[in-house]
Amino acid sequence: MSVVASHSPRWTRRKEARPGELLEAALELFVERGFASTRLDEVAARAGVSKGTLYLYFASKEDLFKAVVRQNIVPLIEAFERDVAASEAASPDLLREFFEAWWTRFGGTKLAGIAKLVVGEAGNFPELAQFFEQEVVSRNLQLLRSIIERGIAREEFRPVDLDACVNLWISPLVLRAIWEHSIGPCCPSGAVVPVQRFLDAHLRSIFAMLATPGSQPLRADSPADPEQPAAGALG
Amino acid sequence: MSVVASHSPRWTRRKEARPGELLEAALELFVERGFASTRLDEVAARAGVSKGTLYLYFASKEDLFKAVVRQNIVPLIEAFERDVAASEAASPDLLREFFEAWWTRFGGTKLAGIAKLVVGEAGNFPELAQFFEQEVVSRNLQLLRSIIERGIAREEFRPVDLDACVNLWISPLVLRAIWEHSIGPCCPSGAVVPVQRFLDAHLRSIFAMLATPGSQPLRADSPADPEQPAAGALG
Amino acid sequence: MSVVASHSPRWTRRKEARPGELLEAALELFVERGFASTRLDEVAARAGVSKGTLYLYFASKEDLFKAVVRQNIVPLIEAFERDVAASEAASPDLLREFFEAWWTRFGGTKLAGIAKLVVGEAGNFPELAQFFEQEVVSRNLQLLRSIIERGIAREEFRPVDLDACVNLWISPLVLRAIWEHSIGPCCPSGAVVPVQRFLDAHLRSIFAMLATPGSQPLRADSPADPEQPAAGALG
Amino acid sequence: MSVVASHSPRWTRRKEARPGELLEAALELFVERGFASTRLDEVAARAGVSKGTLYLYFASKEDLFKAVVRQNIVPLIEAFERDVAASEAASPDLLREFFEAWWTRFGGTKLAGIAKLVVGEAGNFPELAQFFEQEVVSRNLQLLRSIIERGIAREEFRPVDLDACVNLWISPLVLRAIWEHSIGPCCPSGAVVPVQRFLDAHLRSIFAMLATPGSQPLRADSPADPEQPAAGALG
DNA sequence: GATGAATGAGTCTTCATTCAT
DNA sequence: TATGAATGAAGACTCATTCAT
Repeated sequence: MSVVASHSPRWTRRKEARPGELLEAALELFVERGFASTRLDEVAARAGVSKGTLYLYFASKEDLFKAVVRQNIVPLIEAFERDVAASEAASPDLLREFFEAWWTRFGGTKLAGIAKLVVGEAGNFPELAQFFEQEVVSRNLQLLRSIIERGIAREEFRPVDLDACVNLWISPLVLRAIWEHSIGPCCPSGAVVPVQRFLDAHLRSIFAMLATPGSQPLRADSPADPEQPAAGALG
Repeated sequence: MSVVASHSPRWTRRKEARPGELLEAALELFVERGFASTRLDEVAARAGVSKGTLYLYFASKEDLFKAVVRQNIVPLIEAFERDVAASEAASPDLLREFFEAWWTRFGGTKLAGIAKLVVGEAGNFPELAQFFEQEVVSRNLQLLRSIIERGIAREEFRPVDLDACVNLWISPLVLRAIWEHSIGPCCPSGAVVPVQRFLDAHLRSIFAMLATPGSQPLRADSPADPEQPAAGALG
Repeated sequence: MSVVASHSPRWTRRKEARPGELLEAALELFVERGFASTRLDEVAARAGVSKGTLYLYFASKEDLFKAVVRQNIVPLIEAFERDVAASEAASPDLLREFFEAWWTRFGGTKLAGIAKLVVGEAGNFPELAQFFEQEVVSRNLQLLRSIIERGIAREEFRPVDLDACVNLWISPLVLRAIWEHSIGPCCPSGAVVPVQRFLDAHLRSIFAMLATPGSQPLRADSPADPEQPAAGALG
Repeated sequence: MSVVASHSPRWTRRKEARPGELLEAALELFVERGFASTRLDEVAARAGVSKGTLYLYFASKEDLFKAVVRQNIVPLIEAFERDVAASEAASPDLLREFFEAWWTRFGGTKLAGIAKLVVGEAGNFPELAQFFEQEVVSRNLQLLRSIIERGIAREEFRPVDLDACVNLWISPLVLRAIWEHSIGPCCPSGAVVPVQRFLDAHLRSIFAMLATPGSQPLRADSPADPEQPAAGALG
């Protein structure tokens, strides 16, 4: 049973009152400072409430922390899964869309900070890390794997070592997402490769591996306006 | 001096050994817990000294933290740079050796925890993150880049987008290294792909991109005993 | 609200009263022990609050220390200045009243401990000593000087070396005030001259110097009940 | 029995080895910072020895502190007593010499810092304050009193309230001496009256009180070179 | 519900003192 | 005797949590 499914009353929010602002504020501060260095004073202040109010919605700092991780990210991945399942695009298109959407919906947003956060605090919150692994990492990998499997089944891709490739191919995006919320902001020089070029090269490499022997090379084109990609295979 | 000491002294004077022992203990704890959650009492205890002794060698917790990052990792990368520069192997072999050695010397060791640590604490120690970027990340990327450039110059590789590829190709190893010190240990199931298979697939993918048009496919073979690879291009 | 409270609350909210109580407790302890030897635990305990509460009102021990010196003594000297300026008494009477009041309002009270405190801690808090010199010592000397100048201008006193006399004449009172908060309490024997006799002799000496050549001797009489002098020139 | 006479082994120095430098260094630092804020590290460093060595000569910080006070000042007052007893000068001259010498030998030297020190630490070291009162303050007052008594007996002075006058007349010098080691150094402006002018005015005032009715006014002249007074009645 | 004053356990840091060398 | 590395008790300060208002 997944951790999120078990109803732990400790982090259940009071009905009606919905301090999304608290979660929002906490997300930013936890990502920026980590768990221990974030002061609840500041979270409350940023959310525009008093410190005491925080305790009306979360039983403890730890509860707040877990809620930040759990509540922000699961809905996202569920939507992602739905969209992929519903897609009728050709597998190469779907694959490209997956990476683009991954960045647009997650990697390039403040939610990516959660990944960094969980990584940084895994030692202190192992069960949270486990939750994250099961509900986010695994499902994310599975999503990518399902696309490739589909392509192979339809003979749009040639067979590959799925376990390894899925890991390899998601890594650059994940690491980049973490980077943007950790070391990146500390280094003024924008020496990093722009995301779009990064993605293009990545896709080209992937398609080089997946190209079926007799086919014309799989295109790794990206949309004309990469910053605001037109609605594609993933809606 | 008599070996049959009648009494064991309360402490002995070991000025030279202390800093290293403290650094070692601190590395483990900082990696495991992060900066704020690590107690100096515990660092001292693990190093077998009293709390006060710690302050004979490091001016503050922060100072200790920085020393942990700085002193462990720079020597490593310098040795790495020397070895690559001295190599006379064919570029494909050198490239493969680079990845293997990267894992053997860094990614698979406890030093990899430092990467995770810096990522997790970047928000609280920006100048340390900057230091890490300059002295470790940049130099590491440059190392990989130099190998590929060498291969292209010698026409062993075909030209590629260097900036992007260097980033893409190091990412899986880095993320894996971080994983092993964060989420990995929290998830009992060894569901992750073994490193060697992971590396093999990675190299295959890379060589697919770098293969010169007319050449026979670049081999991505790995040594017979992957855990203890025979001394190769990097000594 | 019912007076017959069933339970005594662990604490009550008394935001307005706290700083004064803390200042009071701190004054006593700082005077008694000096800055470094005073423990904040004890200050808090004496004020009837917990250690943490202290930090709600003062940012640090040093801050508390400075507040003790500044907040207690400046109002006093301001009142003193006003009273002298408003007096219409004959200058000899005013002068006598000044010394009496100086002792009644300051030298004989616990505020005198502040002088001792500043003297003792000047080396560690030079800027505080400077503040004290400017806001207390200088203004106090100037007050005395203004009285003498007035007397000379009105030909009630003969001219004297103002700078020197002002210093000389305030010294016995200041030193006595310091004594009462330092060495005095350590010496059981009440061997010291009673303050009133001390003041009488002092005034006699001063009036001997200030007597105008042809005048009848200036009286240095003191009130009948020296401990509780009748309201005089200074109200 | 005086405290200094009782042989307390706790602060007895080891024979032969005579770290006058330690006492010297400690004096300066204790005067500057007070007891609690003075670090033994620093005392040792200033004396040019290691911290451990300090414990070969003094059993504890407190012992060192007491030794500083006791050993520096008693010899001084004994010499003073001898000189006064031996003087054959006229009482007015002797009185003037007393004040001059008091400043030259004590008030204007670093030993005056001890007075400030004892005042500042009396609360923490009551028995030291008591010792100081008995061995220094009392004897000092008695010395002055003996001079005046002598003058009265010889009809060189008119009778006065001895207890009060002795106190009053020594106060300005004592307070000035303390000032020079506390608030004075913190106030850059040399706004204070020069010592010599201060002394002159003081003596004039005193002689005004002591003048016998029919006598010609007692001179309060000071030596030609006040900074380095010629050897006078006190040698 | 909301507030923020009050609490007190927890940690870093200092430094007098000890003791192996 | 002299040294200075090592100790550990003590104290300033923080901050999650509680609770009177």
